[in-house]
Amino acid sequence: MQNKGDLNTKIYIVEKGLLCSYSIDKKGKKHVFMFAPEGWLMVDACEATDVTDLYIEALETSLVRIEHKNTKLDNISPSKLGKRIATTQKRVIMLMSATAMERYAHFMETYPDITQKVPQKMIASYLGISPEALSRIRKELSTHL
Amino acid sequence: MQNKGDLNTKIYIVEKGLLCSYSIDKKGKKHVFMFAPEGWLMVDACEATDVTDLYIEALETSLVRIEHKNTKLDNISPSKLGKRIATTQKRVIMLMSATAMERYAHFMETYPDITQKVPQKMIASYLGISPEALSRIRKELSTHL
DNA sequence: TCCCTTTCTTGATCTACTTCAATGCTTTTA
DNA sequence: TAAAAGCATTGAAGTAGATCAAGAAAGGGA
Repeated sequence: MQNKGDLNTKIYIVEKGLLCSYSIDKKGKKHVFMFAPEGWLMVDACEATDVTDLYIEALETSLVRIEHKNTKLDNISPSKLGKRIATTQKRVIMLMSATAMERYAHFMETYPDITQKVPQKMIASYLGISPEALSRIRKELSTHL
Repeated sequence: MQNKGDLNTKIYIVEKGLLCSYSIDKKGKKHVFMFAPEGWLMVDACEATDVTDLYIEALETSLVRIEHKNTKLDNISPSKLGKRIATTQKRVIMLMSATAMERYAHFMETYPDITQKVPQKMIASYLGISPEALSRIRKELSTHL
């Protein structure tokens, strides 16, 4: 839908389905930045003239309202924007201060529905760990240790 | 200025000086979330009724305009909000995909002025590493290896 | 000036996570 | 239904960075 280098002039509002945004580092590795279920907002960087760092893709058949962003964010509801800022802020703090297992536990609580729909490797990517590490964390949790 | 548990009803606009926001994890460890130099915006989580996760403090004598937030973010300029979203997004991606040294290099490029004013341990905290690790990174960079 | 406190550095050890490699498990395609 | 392709699991070994401890600098305040 959106590729790195595109002029960033779009905002996606997810009416139905599930979107995902990710970046790709210099080694070609994908890093999931966020999932956007129904009702969520997907924007890239925020000056309309910016070049985007993110790719966006649909993880299931989705219905998305696309708003053309006329240089400003005026037409987006402040509460949606606020929610997004809060979520991202929480994410930074989690990445800095919580172990992989704590992050996974938090993710499970916060997005139990997403956990069902998405391959584990994408969740691992979102958590900032390798698929192997997530597999081991899940094993450990299942043996309730 | 602002403490965890406060109702989150304030927005700080830095007219002069340097602010810093941080969270404290369960082990009592501080984690710098962001620095806000002149012209920047400091808000906590974004529903006016939310309880904040962040503490805010001045790192030098600062002049700050405080706006009372009446449930919405309407009175904040969209471009400031946008800038903030973009910065935080970049931060997440850096934390997930870059090594400590890359993050430090990026920080130095982006905020050369802050590097002067702030103790190294706070920069380490911002980067998500220990002060010892930052010290070693700086040493390695200075021997231009 | 000397003391006291904080910050920075350096070394040694430890650990959470990565990477690599092999195997089994699903899901898809033909 | 078999073959192919992607995903998950498990083991073994490597590594970035944490933690602990102790000394060296570098402020402040009296």
